[in-house]
Amino acid sequence: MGVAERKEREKQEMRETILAAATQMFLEEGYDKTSIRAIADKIEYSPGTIYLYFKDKDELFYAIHAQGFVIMLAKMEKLKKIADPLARLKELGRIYIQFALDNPEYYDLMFIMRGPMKALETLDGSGMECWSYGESTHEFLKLTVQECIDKNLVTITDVQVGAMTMWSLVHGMVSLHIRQRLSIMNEDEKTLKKLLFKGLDQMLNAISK
Amino acid sequence: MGVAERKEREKQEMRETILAAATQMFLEEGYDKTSIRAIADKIEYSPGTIYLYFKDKDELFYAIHAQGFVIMLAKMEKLKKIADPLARLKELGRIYIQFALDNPEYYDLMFIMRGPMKALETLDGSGMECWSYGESTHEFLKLTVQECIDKNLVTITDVQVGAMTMWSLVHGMVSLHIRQRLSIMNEDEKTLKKLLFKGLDQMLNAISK
DNA sequence: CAATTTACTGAACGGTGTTCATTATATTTG
DNA sequence: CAAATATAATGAACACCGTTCAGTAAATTG
Repeated sequence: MGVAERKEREKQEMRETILAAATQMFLEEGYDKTSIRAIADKIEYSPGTIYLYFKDKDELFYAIHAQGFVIMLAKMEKLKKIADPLARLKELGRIYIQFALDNPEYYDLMFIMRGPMKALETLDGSGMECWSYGESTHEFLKLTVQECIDKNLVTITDVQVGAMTMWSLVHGMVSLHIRQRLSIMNEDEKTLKKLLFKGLDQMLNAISK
Repeated sequence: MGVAERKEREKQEMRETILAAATQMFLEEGYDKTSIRAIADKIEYSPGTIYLYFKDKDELFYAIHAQGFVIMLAKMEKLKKIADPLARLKELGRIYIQFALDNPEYYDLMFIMRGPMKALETLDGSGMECWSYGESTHEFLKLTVQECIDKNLVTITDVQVGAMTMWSLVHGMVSLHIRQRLSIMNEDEKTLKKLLFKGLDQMLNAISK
């Protein structure tokens, strides 16, 4: 009786069809401007159908959120081959910045947007699940910073503060950039992007022994 | 003929009545959740009336945006009395972080929100005006960093990169905090706030000669 | 083939920002 | 002072939004 299996497969396919359409539209137009109705139109179904596969718009958000982390983590795979922790830390920062520049809409969803993050506050439900990826990235960062401390490569003494500082610097730079606040510096796009990497270099020079 | 003057005054008063109601509601409920209709209700006028005093919701946003900078700049007044540029830089960072923690909704409006920032992209209209305050703050930061360089107090050599790095660090920390992303560090609110200041201290220690 | 389960629809609900013809008020003019 | 004009405010209407749900059509089962 392969009917149940086929149904399950079809259900999964439909979910992915919706998710693919939603992803494309989110990345092109942004979260707010992408309506359920427009997604339904795109895949030629009625709006109500989407609610048979996703509880609400937030759940679509979470699904795309998770996709973003999968892409990001894939880019970070190569880091495991770098033995020197300081070089690894630097490359981690570079990859982070590059990911944000290459995928600004994903980055926005993952690290800037507020809207559907309620689940993060209540600390239950799918809100935390979609951050398990983020947690592993943060763990990796802390591990690398700890290794730099252990090998006496940096002036940093507190791993927690050190990791937060590194993350905050790169997040600060790319989010100010993505949300147009760096336009105050009166530099063109290309120069700004270079400046972000220079900022990372400066930071690493400052903390290196 | 004092009629014209009175009318002008009344118009200004009405604008401020609307702005006060809007500000209160924005700060309490956030930008998105505050509807024009609700503002109109609060001041006991019809929704259409608001459009006689503000072009659209974005203009209301800009007005509050500017108010935020006025508050922030007031807090920064005391900085002018600090002669040592490095101490001034540190205090600038402290005030910035404290402002964000005390006025998270203002901070959100000023540095994180995307929505009505179109005007920043097109570089004309009221979009730039509401940033003139921000520009002066950024100028002050650059000046202070330059002074630190001139007096040989820091390892930084490029004032543009140095200023951006400082701003990005504090913005990164407070925006990750405001948007709940620091929750993955598993620390309570009070500890997190302390960590933000520790991050600033660490940064300044790192760049000090 | 009939009964039942499943998938989907699309109208409807209560909301949003915004516009505009209409109305009420206040001022100016004859 | 009354009529004409200018100003201010209205609130219904428009085109959207996320979401729900009674109803329908198709597929599966017995």
